[in-house]
Amino acid sequence: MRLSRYFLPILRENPKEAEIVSHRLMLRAGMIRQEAAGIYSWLPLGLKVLQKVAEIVREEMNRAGAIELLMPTLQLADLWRETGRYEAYGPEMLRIKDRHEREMLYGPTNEDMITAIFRSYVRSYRELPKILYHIQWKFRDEQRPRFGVMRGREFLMKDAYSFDVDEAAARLAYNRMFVSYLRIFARMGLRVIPMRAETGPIGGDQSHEFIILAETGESAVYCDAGVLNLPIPDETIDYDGDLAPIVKQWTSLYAATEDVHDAERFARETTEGQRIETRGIEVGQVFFFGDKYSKPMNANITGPDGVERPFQGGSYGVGVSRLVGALIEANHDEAGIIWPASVAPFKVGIANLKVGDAATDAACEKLLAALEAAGVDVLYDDSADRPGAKFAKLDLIGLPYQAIVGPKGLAEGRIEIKTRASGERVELSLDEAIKRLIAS
RNA sequence: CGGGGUAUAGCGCAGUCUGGUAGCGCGGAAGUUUUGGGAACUUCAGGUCGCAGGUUCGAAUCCUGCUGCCCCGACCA
Repeated sequence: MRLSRYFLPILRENPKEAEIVSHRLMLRAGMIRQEAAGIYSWLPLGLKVLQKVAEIVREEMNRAGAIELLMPTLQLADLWRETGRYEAYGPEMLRIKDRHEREMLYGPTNEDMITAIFRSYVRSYRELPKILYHIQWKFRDEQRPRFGVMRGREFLMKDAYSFDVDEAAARLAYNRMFVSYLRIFARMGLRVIPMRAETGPIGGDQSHEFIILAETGESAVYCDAGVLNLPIPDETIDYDGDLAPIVKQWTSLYAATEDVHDAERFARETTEGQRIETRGIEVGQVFFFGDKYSKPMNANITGPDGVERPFQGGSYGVGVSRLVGALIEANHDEAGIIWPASVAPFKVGIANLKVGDAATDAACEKLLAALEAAGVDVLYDDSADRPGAKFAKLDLIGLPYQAIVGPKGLAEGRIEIKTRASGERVELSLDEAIKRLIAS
């Protein structure tokens, strides 16, 4: 992609409304634009990252055996009255009426709807287990949105729902999602810790929050340093196998958010020097909630014993849009963003230091064509900006590799490859550089 | 939802106290010279001063009401 044809509105100065670093960098890098408090347009660069994050979530959900569908953003109030949640949810729920004065709402979550879908088709335990999920925009009318996309009112979320005949089977679904979450965040280069958590207004009796440790996090968290070094299951993990040992390994060390933190237990179960007290950003949550929705909504299935009973359910969320902000909180420096390769909007940025110089232009064109032909996502800065401005721009948007092409280097037959994360620079011939950028 | 701010050009701000032709920096356009870490000079364009009332010969400025946005707290994926 040529920058001259792209849409990348970079801001040189810090917008005053942005307090935390991810919000500031997303605005400056032209990723998002605020339309109202907690509501954003996703500009091309931001959208690419959002889609990459969503795709990783989707791949890992599918790998774990979950099935994707798509439910609407708008829901009928009557559906929520069946579970009593229309009244219970409070002003966080955005309520609207259609032209027929029917009461509707912009969904803050989808337990009620998925339960309605499930009960209208599934009658027998033979069709279980099932895990259904979708990736859809939600709306919660937060009293005070802040931190950019980390706590917006409109947000993109992956929510999965499990359906099982009994509690033992439901625990298996819980474990599947738990393990798949370990992989999702690891693939984004994030060290995420599952912590015991409160269940909140969605309810339930078992829950873990998946937390990124960050000084700028929203809540205080406490954990044993040992959880930082636990192994992540690789892609050969068998989701039909016994996952309980993995879950047990990850949940036996102390890790809790402030809501459920117990200072005495923390002191007792951890040793001096192994205690971490910091702040965290929640990026995912898993719940087991049993028949909380199936019972009031009469979502019954017939078991092997011929007896009808409500299914046992769980729900499993990942804050997809929030993750984009969280990724920046975890990966940046003074100059800007440092994208992990798996979610970077482009893998390579080419800086043409002297647009109009025949040799420099030709080298850049060759590099661009070779990389694009190899399927490498590449952004070519062909603007007339001065070199310093191009360097600053590339550092800001944080692409993993920068290919710096100027007349001085080309005179010696070399271009420079800079690795954004380490700052390391190597000088290579054009052909070597092409090979290196494709291979890395 | 309590407390505190703020609203003037695309962005960041001054001007408001003490009413009298709307300013600065960055950014944008044109040109010249530049060209390896956010260039210099010249010229130009760009604003119903958040909205609605009021006071006044005259309001960005004073008064009243409303709204948006931000920060702290409570709340929350």
